[in-house]
Amino acid sequence: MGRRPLISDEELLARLGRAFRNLGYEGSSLAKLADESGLKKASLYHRFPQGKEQIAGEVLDFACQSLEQTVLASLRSDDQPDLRLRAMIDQLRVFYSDGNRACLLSMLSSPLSTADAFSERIKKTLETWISALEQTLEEAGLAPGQARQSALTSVALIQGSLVLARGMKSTQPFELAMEQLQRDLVDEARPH
Amino acid sequence: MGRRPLISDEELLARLGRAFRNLGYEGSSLAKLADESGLKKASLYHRFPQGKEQIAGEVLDFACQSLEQTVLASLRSDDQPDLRLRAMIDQLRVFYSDGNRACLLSMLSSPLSTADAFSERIKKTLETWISALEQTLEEAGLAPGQARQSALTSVALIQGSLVLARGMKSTQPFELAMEQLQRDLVDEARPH
DNA sequence: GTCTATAGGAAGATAGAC
DNA sequence: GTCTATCTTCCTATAGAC
Repeated sequence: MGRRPLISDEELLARLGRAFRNLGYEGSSLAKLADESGLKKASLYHRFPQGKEQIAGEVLDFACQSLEQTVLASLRSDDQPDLRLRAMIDQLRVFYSDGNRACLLSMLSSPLSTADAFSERIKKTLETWISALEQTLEEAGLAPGQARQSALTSVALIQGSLVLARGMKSTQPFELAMEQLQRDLVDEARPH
Repeated sequence: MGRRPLISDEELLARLGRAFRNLGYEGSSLAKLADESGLKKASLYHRFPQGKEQIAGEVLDFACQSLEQTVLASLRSDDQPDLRLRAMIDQLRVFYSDGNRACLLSMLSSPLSTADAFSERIKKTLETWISALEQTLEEAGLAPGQARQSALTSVALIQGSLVLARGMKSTQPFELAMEQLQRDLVDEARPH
């Protein structure tokens, strides 16, 4: 009896993530999610009984976990701070496919004045990211307040470069942002 | 006979803009647009015969025009470069309501790989913004390549700070970004 | 586990009264 | 110009065969 899934959970979440990154939550209809995943709508409901909201929730969890294990992990190694920052930038290029991929954290965000099922996870992941970066910058010798400020604007620069890439139909904003981070973070952190 | 509109075009576009900024294109159903504007669906179709796409298009045009006349206009005055940059930052706080408002240019963007009816207008406005900023930075004495790079990453920082404000449910990222711009742009541009 | 078929409702859009 | 009522299409979700 054919009970084994035709596609693994990870591959499925990766494909569904493509839809949410490109179309957002409202734009990702079950029909499009089915097309993107290769499964039919009813099959998606079998694997995600609570429907679209569960799909988006698990896709988001998967993406956050992936960010943790690549981008954030590079900040937590036992290398020198400047090398960890350099590693984060390398991981960012992979994670956002050189600027071709939008960020799920941004695409699933709700207005500032409201809160939905994803708000908490998004907020927590962004704060974790900023804190990990802040910690690295402090170890590199920045003053605490300065480290926090620099971490926050660095993550803002990354997110904004992805917004510009989308809006300007070019990966150049992302590329320039990565170079800017290299100069502002790594070169500052390098022991001299 | 009651032919005069109950609400002016500008007020109408402003209210409809709220919906698109908060909910995006797909999330802004005609029902929600009607609620937000105070008109009924059929009335919206009377004033925008081509429907939702026309509404979003005119809302976008109105927002771009508003950006031009406030934020971009401040960059084009005949003041000193450092004063023009300071003025832009002041205008940004108003335009984005101290970080409480998302940017329509970002909310109506389609994936990098695709292009829709709004793509051209969004791309053009972002490029106009970056060019105006670049021009001001050159007048302040930056090398041409440096000015372009700095203009692009500055706009990315602004957009990203709005993304973070949304995601972290706080206007602090926007506030810090404005302070960062003050330091990186204005203080650099000030004649010494 | 996956599928076809379909229920039930919300979406975009229109007709016609006032 | 604005409204109520309605049409059609698309959406989320479910039932039941294989």
